[in-house]
Amino acid sequence: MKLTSKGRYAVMALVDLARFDNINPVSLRDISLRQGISLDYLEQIFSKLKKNEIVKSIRGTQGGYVLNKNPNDIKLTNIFNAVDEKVKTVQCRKESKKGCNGKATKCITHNLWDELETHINTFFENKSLKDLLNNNKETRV
Amino acid sequence: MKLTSKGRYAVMALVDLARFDNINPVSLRDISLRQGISLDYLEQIFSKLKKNEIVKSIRGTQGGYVLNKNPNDIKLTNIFNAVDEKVKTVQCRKESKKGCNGKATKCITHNLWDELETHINTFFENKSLKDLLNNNKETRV
DNA sequence: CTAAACTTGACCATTTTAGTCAGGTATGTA
DNA sequence: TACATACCTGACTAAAATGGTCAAGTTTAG
Ligand code: FES
Ligand code: FES
Repeated sequence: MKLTSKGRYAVMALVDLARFDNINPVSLRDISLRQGISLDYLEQIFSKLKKNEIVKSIRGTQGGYVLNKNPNDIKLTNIFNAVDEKVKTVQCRKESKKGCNGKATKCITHNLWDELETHINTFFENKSLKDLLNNNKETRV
Repeated sequence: MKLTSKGRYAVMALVDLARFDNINPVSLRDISLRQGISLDYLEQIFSKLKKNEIVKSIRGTQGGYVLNKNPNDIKLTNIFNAVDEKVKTVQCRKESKKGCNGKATKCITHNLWDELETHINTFFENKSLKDLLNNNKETRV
C-alpha cells in the first residue's frame, strides 16, 4: 500500500500555496522551485485542482494560482478526489452483489477491507489544509 | 493508495486455512479452488509465510499447511510483513535527516504522511486472524 | 512406485507511475 | 504594440511494479 507522488505533490503544493496566497497569486514556477517538483507535472495536477474548484487561476504576467476556498474547508478528501488519488482496498465493485473472485457472494475478507477503507478515509476527512498550516508552525521535533 | 493482490490473497488464504486446520493439513490446491486464487501464486505467498513462521508445511500425499501459531497471535501486521506488503506513505528514508526532495530538511508534509502511516499500521496491529474468524461467523448484513 | 503436494527459481505480459515534450493562449508591463 | 511571464492542453514514453505463468524439481503416504 503506498501513496503515489501525484497525491503527495498535490497536498505539498497546496500547503505551499496556502502559505503565500494572502498577498499575491502564487506561480507554479515558484512552487516548483521551492518544493522541488517538476513544473510540467505540477501543471497537470493544478489543472485538476482547478476543475474541482479548489484553486482559481489568474493568467498573464504576475499571475498564478489562489485558493478558491477557506483552508478550513479544504479537506484532504477533496484534494485526493480531485487528483484521482483514490483509496482502494476492496477488489470487487462495491455496488455489485458479486465477490472479487467472480463468485455470487462477497469473499471472506471483504468486510475487513471495507473496514480498512473506511478507517483510512476517516483520516482524510478529518484533516484540512488549515490543520496542516498550524501543524507546521508548531515546529514539532 | 491501493492494497495489492499479494496482501489480499495472503490474508484470504490464511482465513481459509484457519477454518479447516483443526483436523488435517490444508492443501494449497483446496485453497486455490475455494478462494479462486492461482495455485502457482499461492505457492510463492506460502513460501514467505513459512519463512516467517506463520505456517508450517507437511510434505507428501495428504500434506499441506497448518498454522504455526494461535490465530489470536497472528496479527495482520505479521502477515503483511511476511509477504512484503508494506505501508509506505513517506517518500524519504525515515532514518535520514534529509527530505524527500533531496534537501537538508524534511518536506512540509512529512509529518502528515508519517501520521497517516501510523494510523494505518494501527489498524493492522489491532486485527488478528481470530478476529476475522469471529467476524465471519457473525453473518453481518 | 506413483500420485499428491510442497519447493525453488526463472520468466514475462500488462498496467501504472511519474514524469517529459511540444505546442499553444492570455495578459500585465514597458 | 512588443514581449516576457505564466497558464493551458494533449500526446507521448521510460521505468517500475504487479500479478501472475512455467518448468523442473523433492518428499512421502498409501
Ligand atoms: S473484496 Fe469484495 S468480494 Fe473480495
Ligand atoms: S516525505 Fe519525508 S521529507 Fe518528504
